[in-house]
Amino acid sequence: MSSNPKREIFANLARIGTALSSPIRIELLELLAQAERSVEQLAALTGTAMANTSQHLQKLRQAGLIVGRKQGLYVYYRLAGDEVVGLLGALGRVGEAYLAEVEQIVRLYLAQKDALEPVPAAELLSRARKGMVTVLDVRPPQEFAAGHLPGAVNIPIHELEKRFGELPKRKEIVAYCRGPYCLMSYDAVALLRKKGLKARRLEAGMPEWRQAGMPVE
Amino acid sequence: MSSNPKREIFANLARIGTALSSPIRIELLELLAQAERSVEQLAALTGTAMANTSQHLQKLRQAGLIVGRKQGLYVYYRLAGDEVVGLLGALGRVGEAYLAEVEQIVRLYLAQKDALEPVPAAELLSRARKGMVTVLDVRPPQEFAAGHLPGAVNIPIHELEKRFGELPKRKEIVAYCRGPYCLMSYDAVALLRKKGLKARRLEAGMPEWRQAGMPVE
DNA sequence: GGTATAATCAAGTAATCGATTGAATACTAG
DNA sequence: CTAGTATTCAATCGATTACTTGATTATACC
Repeated sequence: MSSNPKREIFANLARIGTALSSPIRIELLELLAQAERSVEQLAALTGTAMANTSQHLQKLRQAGLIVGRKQGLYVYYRLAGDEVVGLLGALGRVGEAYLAEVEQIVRLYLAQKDALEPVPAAELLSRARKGMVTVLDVRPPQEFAAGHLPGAVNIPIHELEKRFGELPKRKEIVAYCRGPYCLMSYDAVALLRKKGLKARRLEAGMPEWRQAGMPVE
Repeated sequence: MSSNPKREIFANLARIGTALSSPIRIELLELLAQAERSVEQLAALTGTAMANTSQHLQKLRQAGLIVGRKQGLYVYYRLAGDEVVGLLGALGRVGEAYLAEVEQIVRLYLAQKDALEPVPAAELLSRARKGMVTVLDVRPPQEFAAGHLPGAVNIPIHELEKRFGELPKRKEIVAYCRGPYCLMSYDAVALLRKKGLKARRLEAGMPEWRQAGMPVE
């Protein structure tokens, strides 16, 4: 039964890990970190079916991460305590630190690898000045307004599918966004390639460009 | 593909959660939190097969929690960074806070429920003074030395199987340890009952006893 | 080169998990 | 009591995961 107490502890911690192993459950936790909510509200906010949401909530409850109270017709769930907030924070920090690079590689690999090959910053500037390439900024307008590459065109990633006609059909396009771990430019290049345009990706993002002492408009 | 950026983040965090969803992987992380180790060492320490250990390590690596370096014939793994230590700590705190109670219930249920019924603190003191019961402290000697119940006998839980002969055969024994969520006294009572002794469990542990203003030796 | 060892890969099976569906439960309002 | 709503339960199916086994790769030593 209790052959190895250490094993039991690990098994318990693994139960918590299992509770954190589903995107929906993490989203539920993030929502509950903000406020107590009913099952119905959570189902609507996450866009999952009621029964499904209920089952996920019960897994979280069994892991001791949330508690529920029934009031009238509704069951209101909330985080079990501040330690859970700390756990979510620690999870986010690890994710931020270590998954970005991995994801970038995965995405590179999944997409047409040759098509997404990045172009060095120094080379880009001289070719852009000569009008040989079009520089595309796929970040939101606010960020674009705060500073962008010289002569860059701003088409946010979500509008690119509708507005790609504004871009030259033959000339090479170099897309960039926030940085090496920002995925928007990957999506942009993949989309443009699909539409038959000639697109590449800038290796750096806006922060790196600025930091390297390159000109900003 | 990247329809919802938030969903992607949650999916990434869930990948970390999945890495934490196995007792073996958590044990591996705890071991790696202490020192860099080879696959062979880890396999021996956890008692799992080589290939199995290797696979678990690779899941941890894919989640960005550990990194490996090959030196000669061996591959040495270590934690990817301090954030992982923080994550393990947060996980442990949540487990300590919320799973203890659940586990206690489970253990109570699994064991002979009637046998583990606790005895109230006030009742114990008067009966112990009259010599009607033997009070057993199953904590490690250091903790016992730092303070224990009046007249208590100290037999650490791990020595109980060898030393239970020191306890009276007929008189009632009341075991206690660190607190209501400490499992050592459960094991002690279960073991003593199995050996034919008359054992019960003290509801409170040492901290609660002290806090209630009861005498301490 | 040939051998031994650490580690990984590959394939197969049993177990577990996740989403869906329809029914059951618990409560409110009339 | 009846109707209606929020939630949970139960059962199913497809997908994923864990462990085992045997083969393969990479490196060190003779």
